[in-house]
Amino acid sequence: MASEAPISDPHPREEDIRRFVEAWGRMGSVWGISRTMAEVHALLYITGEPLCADDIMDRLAISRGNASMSLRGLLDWGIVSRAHRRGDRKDYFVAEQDVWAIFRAIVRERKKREVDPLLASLHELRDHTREAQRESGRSGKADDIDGRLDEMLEFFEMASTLAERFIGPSGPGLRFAATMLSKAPLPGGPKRGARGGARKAAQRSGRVAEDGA
Amino acid sequence: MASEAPISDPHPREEDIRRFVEAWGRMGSVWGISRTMAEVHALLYITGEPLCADDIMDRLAISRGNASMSLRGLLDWGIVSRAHRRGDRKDYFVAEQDVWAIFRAIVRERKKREVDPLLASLHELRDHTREAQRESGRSGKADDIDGRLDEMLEFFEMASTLAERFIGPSGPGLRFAATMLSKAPLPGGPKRGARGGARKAAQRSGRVAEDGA
DNA sequence: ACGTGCTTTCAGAAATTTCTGAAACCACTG
DNA sequence: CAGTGGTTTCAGAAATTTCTGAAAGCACGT
Repeated sequence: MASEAPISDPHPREEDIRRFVEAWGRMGSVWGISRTMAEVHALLYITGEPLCADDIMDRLAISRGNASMSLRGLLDWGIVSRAHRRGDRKDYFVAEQDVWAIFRAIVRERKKREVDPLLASLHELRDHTREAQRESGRSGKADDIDGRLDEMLEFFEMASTLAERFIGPSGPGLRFAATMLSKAPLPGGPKRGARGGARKAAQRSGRVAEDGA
Repeated sequence: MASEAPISDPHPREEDIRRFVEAWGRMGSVWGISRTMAEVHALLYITGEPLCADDIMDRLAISRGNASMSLRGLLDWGIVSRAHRRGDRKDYFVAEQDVWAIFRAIVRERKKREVDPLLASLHELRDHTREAQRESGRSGKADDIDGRLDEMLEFFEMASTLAERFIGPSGPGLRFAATMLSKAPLPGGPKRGARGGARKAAQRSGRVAEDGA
């Protein structure tokens, strides 16, 4: 109400927010959503406050339609939710604040739309192959193909199960496991300097010109 | 070879291969490559034999340029390599056959081009924020933003380290860990069978195909 | 050196994805 | 029940990505 826009303090943070939004937006492709959708999420996340469609349109300079669709998408993914203010008919939106919850949602969605269908095809295909092979005696080649199919299937089944656990009720358990695994106790000793470097290693964004094998 | 008419379906496998290629192609987006590139890889993988550019062009019905670029991409990713036949000047291509090696390569590449840059931005941003905050005393809001930035950073650092391990020399260790984690010892009970076929296939992968890392 | 067989490059064409703006909609309120 | 404030939808526009085909480039054998 009263304090709504501290114009005198033109948000020194505003610049930081902009930058975060931009960085996060570029990641959009990684989790399979559009840049704008990612930016909307970034804005809501970093801001931490409920924002309405107009706030978002303004700050991101996007159209109403785009804002609406992005928000809808985010809502579907379950990483943003609606909120209301009394005496205000606008819809406000807030982003899930728990990073792990965010990533669980991402994994859940991607698995659903990309891994599951693939797994289905692979199974179907494998069955078909098996059958065909049986009824025609076996020709040498088929065995190899079958084997490769199996290996692939096995891998994806493992990945799928792992993902299920991550997103499932025991998610927190996995969280623990992941944290542990990343923390360096593996047997075999610290042979490489890799890990300490994690911190700074990030810089080399440039393409590695290791052409021509 | 003179005949190439698949109309009479000379190879009963041909149809299976086509289906695998198609399914795999759709996954392309998941690992951030184009559909065609994924299909080329699928063909080489499932086929298991060295194929030359023309084989690929024909079977996938794509242009020479496209084939060449896709192959190059695959080569860069390190999941396909060149091979030659004596007395034949053509380049032939073979796909890495170890599924785990394939996925290590994928993780390596994606991390390099998507996570690392993000991590770099995030670090830079955090530093900037920190500094700005200090020199202006602290305004309540900034703390929150900083906190969220930190959480995000922490998460990505964990993920990054985990990825490094997966692709690094101790990759096999992680393979073990992942397999274990997916296999059902967690409290909560085994709800679904991801079962049996897996076992058999496991044997094939016994020989560890060390890829260059 | 030259021809040959094959590979790579690249500018523009085609396909696909994302964004806009305006109209249709909905749910309250007066 | 008309008005108001807000949200959603959607057809076409714009941007981006992917594909093609032809020309340029390479390396080898003769």
